[in-house]
Amino acid sequence: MTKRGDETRARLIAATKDVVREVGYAHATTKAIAGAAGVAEGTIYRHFPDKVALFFSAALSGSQALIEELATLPELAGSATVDENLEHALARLLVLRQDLLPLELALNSDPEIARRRQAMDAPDIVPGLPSPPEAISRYLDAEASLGRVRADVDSRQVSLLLLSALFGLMLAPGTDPSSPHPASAQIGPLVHLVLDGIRGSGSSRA
Amino acid sequence: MTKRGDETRARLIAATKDVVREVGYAHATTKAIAGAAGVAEGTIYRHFPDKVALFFSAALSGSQALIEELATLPELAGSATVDENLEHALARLLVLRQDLLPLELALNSDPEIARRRQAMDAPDIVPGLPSPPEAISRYLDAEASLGRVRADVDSRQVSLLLLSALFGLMLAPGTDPSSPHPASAQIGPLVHLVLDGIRGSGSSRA
Amino acid sequence: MTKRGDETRARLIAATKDVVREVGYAHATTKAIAGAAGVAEGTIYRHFPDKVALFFSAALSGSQALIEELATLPELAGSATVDENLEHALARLLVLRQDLLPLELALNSDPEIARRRQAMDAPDIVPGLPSPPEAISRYLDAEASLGRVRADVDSRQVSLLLLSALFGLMLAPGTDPSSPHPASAQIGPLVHLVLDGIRGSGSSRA
Amino acid sequence: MTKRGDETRARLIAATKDVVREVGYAHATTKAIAGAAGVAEGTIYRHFPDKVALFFSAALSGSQALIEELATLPELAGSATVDENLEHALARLLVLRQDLLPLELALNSDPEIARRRQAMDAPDIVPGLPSPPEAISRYLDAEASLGRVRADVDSRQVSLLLLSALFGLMLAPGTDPSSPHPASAQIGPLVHLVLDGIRGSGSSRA
DNA sequence: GATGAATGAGAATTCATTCAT
DNA sequence: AATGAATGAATTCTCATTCAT
Repeated sequence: MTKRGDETRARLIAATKDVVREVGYAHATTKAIAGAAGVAEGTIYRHFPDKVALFFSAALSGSQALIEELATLPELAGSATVDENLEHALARLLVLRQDLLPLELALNSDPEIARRRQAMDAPDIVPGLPSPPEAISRYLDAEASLGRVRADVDSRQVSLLLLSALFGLMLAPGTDPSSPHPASAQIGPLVHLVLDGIRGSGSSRA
Repeated sequence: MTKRGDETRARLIAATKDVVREVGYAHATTKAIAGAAGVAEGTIYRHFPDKVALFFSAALSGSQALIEELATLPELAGSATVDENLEHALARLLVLRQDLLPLELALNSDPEIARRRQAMDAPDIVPGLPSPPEAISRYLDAEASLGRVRADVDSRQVSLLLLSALFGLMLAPGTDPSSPHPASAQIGPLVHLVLDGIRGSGSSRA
Repeated sequence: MTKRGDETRARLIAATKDVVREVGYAHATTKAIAGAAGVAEGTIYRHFPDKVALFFSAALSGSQALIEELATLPELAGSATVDENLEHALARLLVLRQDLLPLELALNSDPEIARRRQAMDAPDIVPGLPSPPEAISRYLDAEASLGRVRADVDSRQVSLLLLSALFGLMLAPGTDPSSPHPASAQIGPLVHLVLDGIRGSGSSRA
Repeated sequence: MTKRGDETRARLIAATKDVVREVGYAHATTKAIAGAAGVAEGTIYRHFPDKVALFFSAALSGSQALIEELATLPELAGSATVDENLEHALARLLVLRQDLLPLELALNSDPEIARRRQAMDAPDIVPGLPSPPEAISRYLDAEASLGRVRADVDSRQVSLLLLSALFGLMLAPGTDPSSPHPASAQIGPLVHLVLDGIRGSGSSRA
């Protein structure tokens, strides 16, 4: 409510992301988070009902930045090249998602937490803005109407493919989640592949 | 060493995968695992130096099945269609990876554990057999020499794209890790997309 | 001192009794009490040095009402019947004591608090008025001089018996402290018993 | 199960009664109890699901001794005098109940715990033995048939009166629950009063 | 080999109290 | 006077690990 309170809350959310990134979800204790935020442990509970709620808030705040970033993508249709636009969007996504990855992972892989997340309304949607898959899908539709992308492909499928691959790349074995640019070098080839396909002349779909 | 000992060890590994799948990594306690295996808690420490070693063993045993399964893929080059072969291989991969997903996730997202994994030699390689990316890459090379796949694409890149996308799909938000077939329906479209590409006539690479 | 301050103080005392009755002493936190009183938590400490002092004040305020109520009992000697007078007095006592029972219990059963209570001067005495045991004792003496009660019994003992039994009844297992009239039905028989005794013809005191 | 385990469990129950008596329910922490029992804090949770269950067990074990003690009372009908028999029984009750009083109080005055107690089946009944009120009631009936007690009084009412008064006496303000014999001196007069009554010649029931 | 009781170092959470506004 | 954010010590409970049997 007060200015000081809001500041503390923001510091706690930032500290949560930092600590989870540095030591992993399992070792992101309330003590460590409070320490990183420069407040007492008990202060956490003035701002969040419990630890999981703090993690949800942290994940949500990360998602929002990400969603806002992607919302402008459809407007780029027709400018530069399709490759460049997608590459750039995915690269931004990679950076933004980087520091909330462990959080998303934990939030999705712990059944108890997943259950609770569903109990909350609309987990990570910013009102009025399209979700990441939706934003990319709209961009592709716009390019399709310009003829820069084939009109007979399902833009939702492509969007899902790109995002899944990006997500998968971030988790590739050997990747250190705390290093600055883990698999960003893979984004270019990935985009080109999806644009051009690999089918040879001797092959045809069943 | 003895028959009884080996049986116990196997039961512990199976129990580990079961428990992690059911309650998530965070709640997969030694007590729960021992209970699921039908042994006393202390027995775990007769077979594994500590809990993390048990988890490594469980992950490794899952990977082995997976690697053995994929090893035969290159031999299928030329038979059926490329789409069918890849679809089938990815579908098998999906099933096999399903139940060790939370384990891999935890093992990759906990910095302390990741460090320790690197300290071990060759984490998940079966001697003599290619790793999954390598197996798919070899299959694609074989198909390229038959003309069923373009020869000018980097087969390693394609392999990485397919596996990353598959991995990403398994984690798509809303996916329940314990349900039988989460996103297997996405595999077909994914393969077709990668084979055909999406580039329209009005676009060309920069 | 000011009107507003006195009001707040009174509301805090009332809220304390309410909260203790509803959730029990152990869960009567300063937060809950402040909330029930409609003030901020910190306000408590403007009116009371600490939580225990607030509880003492609440208990004392309850005792005062009780003592004032009983003070008129001796004047009833000779009117109505002894049974009726005692029954009525005990019934009133039951009602008044009902909502400060948990408080008294906690205040008496916690050694640390009991010690502190003794350190305070004259815990629950209203200047000029007799304590409850004293009031009943005086009433009985008055009735004895009228011949309605035997003159050879120690009125203090009888008073103690009646009050102890009443207190004990209020705590009988299965009694829900928040229900309106727990064991008020037992008061009549109790009084008659004490008046008439139970000794048969074949028995005599040693 | 094992001998050592049973011993530990018994020590924990004894320690619980000791600690509660010494420092009061509110300060009977798991740490203090474990310390008094000479075990680690975690050991408590091998024997009891939680702290409340430990308290229930402690209260129950006390009740059992008490119930067994009183079960033989009816057999004393006709021997000695009624005064002596009742006095002695109440004195024993006083001693036995002394050390589980704070426990019973807390267990009865905390709504949350009371609720949970009802969820358990038959809180403090020893199979085959009469409850304390029942035992006294039976004794009185036996004396009534011998003519040593009036046959027209409700023995259950008398039993309730005696026990309530005893319970009330134990809690009399100023009584220190840790001192050896708090109000045992009151038992004799109490019994005589109940036997003889106080009604004078000039009074009669309405 | 197997058992399971015991350990003890934390973990999350609560709560009376303080203090800047 | 009142507020309510912040504190931090204390509390209950968990859990990987050890060890006597």
